[in-house]
This record gives sequence, C-alpha cells and structure tokens, in this order.
Amino acid sequence: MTGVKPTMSDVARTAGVSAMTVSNVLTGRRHVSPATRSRVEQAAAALGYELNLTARHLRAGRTDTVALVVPHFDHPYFGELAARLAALLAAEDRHLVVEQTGASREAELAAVSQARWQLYDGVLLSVVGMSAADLDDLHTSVPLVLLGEQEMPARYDHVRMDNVAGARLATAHLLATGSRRIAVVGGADPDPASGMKPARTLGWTLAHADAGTDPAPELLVRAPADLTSGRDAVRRLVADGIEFDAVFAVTDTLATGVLAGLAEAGVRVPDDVQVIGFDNLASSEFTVPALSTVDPGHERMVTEALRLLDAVARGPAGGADGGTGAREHVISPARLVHRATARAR
Amino acid sequence: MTGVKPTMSDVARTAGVSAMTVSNVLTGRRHVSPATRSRVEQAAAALGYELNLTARHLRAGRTDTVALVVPHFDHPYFGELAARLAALLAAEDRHLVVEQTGASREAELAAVSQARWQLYDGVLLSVVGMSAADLDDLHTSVPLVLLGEQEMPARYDHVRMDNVAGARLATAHLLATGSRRIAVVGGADPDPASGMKPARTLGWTLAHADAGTDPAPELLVRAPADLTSGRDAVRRLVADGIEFDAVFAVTDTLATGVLAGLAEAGVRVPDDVQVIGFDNLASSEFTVPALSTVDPGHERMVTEALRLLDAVARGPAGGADGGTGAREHVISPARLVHRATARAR
DNA sequence: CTGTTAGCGCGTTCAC
DNA sequence: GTGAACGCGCTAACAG
Repeated sequence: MTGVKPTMSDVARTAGVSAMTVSNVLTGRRHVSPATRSRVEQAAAALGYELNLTARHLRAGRTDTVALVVPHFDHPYFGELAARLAALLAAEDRHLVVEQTGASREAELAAVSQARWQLYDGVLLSVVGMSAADLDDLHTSVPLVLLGEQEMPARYDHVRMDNVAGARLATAHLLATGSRRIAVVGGADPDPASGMKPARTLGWTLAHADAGTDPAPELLVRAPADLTSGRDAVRRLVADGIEFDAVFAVTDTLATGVLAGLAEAGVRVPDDVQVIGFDNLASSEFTVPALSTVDPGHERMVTEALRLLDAVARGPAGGADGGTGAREHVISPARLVHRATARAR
Repeated sequence: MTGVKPTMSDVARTAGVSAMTVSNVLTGRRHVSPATRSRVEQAAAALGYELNLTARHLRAGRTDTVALVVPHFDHPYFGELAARLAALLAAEDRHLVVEQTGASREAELAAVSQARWQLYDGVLLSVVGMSAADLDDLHTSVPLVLLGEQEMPARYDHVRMDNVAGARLATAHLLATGSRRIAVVGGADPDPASGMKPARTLGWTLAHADAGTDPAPELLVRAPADLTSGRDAVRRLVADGIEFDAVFAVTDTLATGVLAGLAEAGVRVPDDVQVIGFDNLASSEFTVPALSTVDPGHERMVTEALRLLDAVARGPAGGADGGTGAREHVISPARLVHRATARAR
C-alpha cells in the first residue's frame, strides 16, 4: 500500500546486504549462507517484493520461454499440440506461451513481422496460410522451428506428419474392406504447392492407383477443415445424387462433421458408408460411432520439434548441415487407428 | 551474418542521427521529418535491425499484452475462450498470450506464485483447483480478473456463468418433457465450497423441488469433467442396473462422453434417454444426435472480463467500490439451446 | 561466501 | 524537429 514497488536494492538495504546477494538468493546460482539467505527472504517478504522479470530478461538475454504460434486457439488440434509441448517444457522448468495469428496469409505475415518473438528463446511456428516464398522473406534472429504440412524453405527446421502415407493407408483400408466409391472430403487439387490437403488427397489417389483403379473426379469434395464444412460436404454429395460408400475426411474435425451429416441423412456407418479421418484427436474416440482415423505420431512430433529448437538455440552457426543453411526436416510416420466407423480388414 | 545484433545506436550512427530519433521513428510518438524518417528506415533495413522488446518493456513498464491463464490448453472450453479474447484484443492492437497451469491446486499455486505475471499488463485467471482461501493469500500487483465457477474473494473482479439457473433450466426442461429419472453426470455434493459442479447439481435439485419431486440419490453420478468419465458414467449406471430416462451432464464434454456411452449400450437418444449438456461448445452442434445444451453467454463473459481488466488497470486505487476493496462480480445469464438430444416442450 | 562495478537497450526529460 | 544524459531493475564479471 506504500504505492511504490520495492526493487532488489530496497530488499538489499533492509536485509543489510548488497543487491547481488539478493539476486543470488533468488536465482540460487551461487551459494549464500543460510543466515544471510533467511534475512534476505524475510526482508523480501516484509516489503512484498516481486522480482521484475522484464529487467531480468533484458540483463540475462534469456526468457526461458518458448512460444507456440498457431493459427487458431480454438481448434482442438492446436490445443492438444500446445498441451503436449507445455508438458514437455514444464518438465525442464521452461515455459510455453501460445499466441494466435489468425489463419490467413495476411494475418500470419503480420504476426510474423512483429518483433514480439524477441521475447522468446525460441518460436515454434505452425504455418497454415503462408507460402514457402513468404517464409523465405522472413528474417528473424530468433530460433525458429516450423510445424505444418506444406512445403517449407530448406533453411528452417521443419517437423510434419507423413500425410501422403497416412492418407494412402486410410484409403487402402477402405478399398480392402470393400468400398469402391470413396469420397475425399476436404480434398484439394494435388497441384497447389501448399497445405496438407493436396498431400492427403494425393495419398487417396495413390491408394487407388495401387489397387489398379482410378477414383471418380466427382468424389473429390473441396472443403475448409471445419465441422460445418464436413456436414455440408455430405449434404452436397447427397443433394447432387453422387453415390459413395466411404469417406476419407482429411481431418478428424471434417470427419466429425461428416458423421453428423450422415446421421442426419439416415445413412448407417459403417454399413452403408465407411468413414476414416486424419489426426487422431482426443475427441475422435467419442464420436458416434467411434471414429477410425490416422494417427500422425503426435508425441514424436513434439519431441522432435523441441529437440530441433534447442539445437538451433545452442548452435546458431551451422546446424545439422555444417553451415550450408539447410536444416533438418523431420517426417513423423503415420499409423491407422481402428475404431468403429470402418470395418475390420 | 556479422553475428552481433545491431541496437538503436547502431542504426542511429549509420543514419547520422541520434538514438532518440530512431526511437521516435519506430514509435511514431513524435514528429520526424520525412527525410530523416526514410534515412532511419533505410539504415534499419540495411543493418537488419530488430527492436528489442524486453528493453522497451523495462523502460516503458508496459507490455501491451494480456495473459489468459487456463488449467488446460486442450480443453475446448478454454480454447474457445482464448479465441474470443484474442479476437477482441486484436481489434485494439493488443496481444493475448495463453499460459497453462495444470488444473491441480498445487500446479495453480505454483503458476500463480511466480513473478511471470509482471510480464503482462493484466491477467485473466481461469481458476479451477484453487480455493477462495488460496486466492486470498495471493499477492500480486498485476491487474487481475478471475474467471471461474467457484466462490471467489470479494477483492477481485470476477466473471462467471449463472450455473444454478442454467442447470435448473435444463433439468426443468427434462422434467417438462416427461422424464422422471434424471441422472446428473458430473454431479457433486452441493456442500463443498468450490467448483461449478455443486452449483449445477444444485440447479438440478432445485428444478426437482420446483416440480414438487425429489431426485433419487443414486442418480447423482460423480465424475471429472472429461470425455472418458462421461462414457464411464453411463457404463456404471447401466452395470449397476440403475434406471434413468434422462441425463443432465454438467459439461458438454461430459455429455459427449455420455452420448458415446449410450450409443455403445444401444440406448436411443432422445427416445429412451434424453440428454442435455452445459457450455454450448462449438462442437456440440455436431454430436450424433446434436446436443441440446445450456449456453452460458460466452460473448458477454469475455467482454465483461476485458472491461473489468481495463478498469483495474486504469484505476488501481478504487474500482467499482470506491476503495473498500470489493469489486465487481458479473454473472452471465444462461439460456437453453434446443437441439436433438432432448424433446421439444 | 559476499561486494563493487558496469552495463543490457531502450525511452523519458529537458534542452536547443 | 532533434539531441544528450540518465536510469528502468537486474546480473555477469571480477574482486576480496
């Protein structure tokens, strides 16, 4: 209630020591005699002293904080990612803060061009809207690891899932269990250079090729990756009278919407239409029926991302490449999770 | 590639001006002649200068950043909360960072006792594990607004939902549509002083009293608020042979688990058992069948929370009370959302 | 084990 | 419209 915030010197003065000693007590980086320590602690408590972290950050040049920058806070995929990273970092007394860009290219560029990242020891950037070219224009001295399913410039470390293999696995399973008209919901033209959708769509195409068939073009349903779009995709398919006996949804979120759409249309899953998603969200076990999906190896991805980030932070000179500028690109293997929306093989 | 990060003085030197002028160009707080401005901008670009925000923060004593501290990143309720807040703040060029405590009392206390909050202009704290007594012991000079459904000390601003009224509404609807044995999943003894569960359970009790009945005690099923627990609650109910013709789940997450459990047991919803949840998550519209639920007035909650935070930040002296220490406690009204898991009245 | 000195890189204050 | 000096609060480096 005195109004002014006490500083370290204030604590030092009332404890009868120097500011350095107070600092030592607080950081524990140097030995302090028990007697001195307790005098300092009492003085700090008496004054209601609170360490000023911004000053520490400026002086130390470190913040012990890693940032995760995601397009949306409210997409379960990113929430789960954040939770996993936070758990890993907390184990080593480091902190995670999460920031949101908004998914558009413009919003991501704006977020990225800001000097905010200087506040962190490293940044994990989940890219969705930006292109490889945009990323190439990016200049930051902060250790940066990219997460995301599109093509990325070689000069950044990058962790992603095996989208093609996962989608191929899912589609192959649908073919092997008797489906012949497999819609890909959230599919995209395989040409565009960005995003997970072309890769997963490619997996769908390849699985058909593997089976010696060719998917009908009207079974490729473009859609943004949200719940509403999944439901709408089914409505559209039904309204257009397009026959299908299975759906490969390129994300679990889309798949959940698809299940809602199929239920609404009175279609039985998996008897009439099988469904497989991609991402293995925590909630996917609890859809009705329980969603079969592709697990992208979440744990692997977060441990690799953190490993790469620490490697960049420690050795800014070269990295895995020995100085050419190329860095590691990790691909986490995908695996099929069998539940109730697809038949057993 | 020179290795050393340029500072403002470096930029100033190569632009042939003083550091102050560089600062003025960057902040835009004072007029700078166009010619000087462009010289500074070119010098900054040439050197690859990046503003050091930690220094600015120390000097300015402000960070233009608000923190949201939540128990879990990966619970959709908090993800949606974060997204709403971020949208509101972005509109005024302020930033939101989200941090996670872990939901236990110990983890929350640890998170809270740290000086980290000094890094923010204000903190929105989502309380789950801590008691009112714990919060009373809290001493921080950072503007703080509490979010959470338990009792909170009067000296903090606090925003919450109308849990009792919402639960009463839901239960009353179930009674009015013919259900007589309404289980409350996630229910709790109304005595304990903390948490949303007792309040929502109380609403369930009161609705029965309103109807002149008394719920059977075996219909109160205690459970943590997650998907697995919702499903397990149904399994237990069924295994124990307890008859029920409706479920009021105290969160949508629990309700989603309940729907999975009912589907697994071959129970038809809403024909055999009606279900109503609480929270109105974005995903609740897409369960099968679509979940009827209680909407807690999300938008209202976030605007109020931000309004209170700004009020604390601006007038640290008094607040709504005029200096007695008591502050505003806002209760957002609840409303029933009719979908497919409950019959129309 | 403890103290002294000297900044970290900005922005406020006051001058011109 | 621009500059000089100082200090925000803390800690690395070197004493002793």
